[in-house]
Amino acid sequence: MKRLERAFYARETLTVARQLLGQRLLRLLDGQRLGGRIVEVEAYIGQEDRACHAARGHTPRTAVMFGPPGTAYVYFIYGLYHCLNVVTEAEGFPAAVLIRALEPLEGLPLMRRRRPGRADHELANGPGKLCRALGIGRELNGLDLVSSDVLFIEEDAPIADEAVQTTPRVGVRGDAPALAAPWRFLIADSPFLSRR
DNA sequence: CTCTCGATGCGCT
DNA sequence: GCGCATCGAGAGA
Repeated sequence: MKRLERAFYARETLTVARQLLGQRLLRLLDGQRLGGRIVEVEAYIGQEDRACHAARGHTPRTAVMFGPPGTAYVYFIYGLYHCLNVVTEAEGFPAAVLIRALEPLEGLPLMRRRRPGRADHELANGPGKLCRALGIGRELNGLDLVSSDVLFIEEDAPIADEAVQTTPRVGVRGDAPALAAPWRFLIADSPFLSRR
């Protein structure tokens, strides 16, 4: 399948988030292809968005969000988990899309081994879980998804507007317009979402 | 099924 | 020190 190119990521973050639904995230691990269909994402957009890590400016941690579109932004959270984002918009504007859930399609046996005791629909139905299932850690932070053979996104069947639902972002609250905005995108009838 | 709560590292105040 | 873009175990219904 064809890989998503830089121009795909170099657009408005809400457009990229919406269009990422249905695309196939892939990780090459131990010579195997692991991954699946993206079924849930969230947009984090610029310094005005107080939930965006880059809201407080350019720091060592947020540097990659200011970098070129198509870059992986991986961060460590709660002392235990990693979350994977894709950097969007023009270089210099800090924004990204968080990948929140996958429908596992490739490399199921290895993913099951990495997530013992979990049913298939729980292998990657959360941002921390999918990183665990695919073996994504901070060593992949700053990786270029457009040129990497280790982590990349391939084009798959587009999702119709009728199947897409939006909600406020998980774990984000507040009265500011950006905080209340429906910037979580999901495939409504998917059994692989992080929450119903 | 739902809810509550603790684990745990690190970036920033 | 504090607070996380989280998860899973355990309790109750």
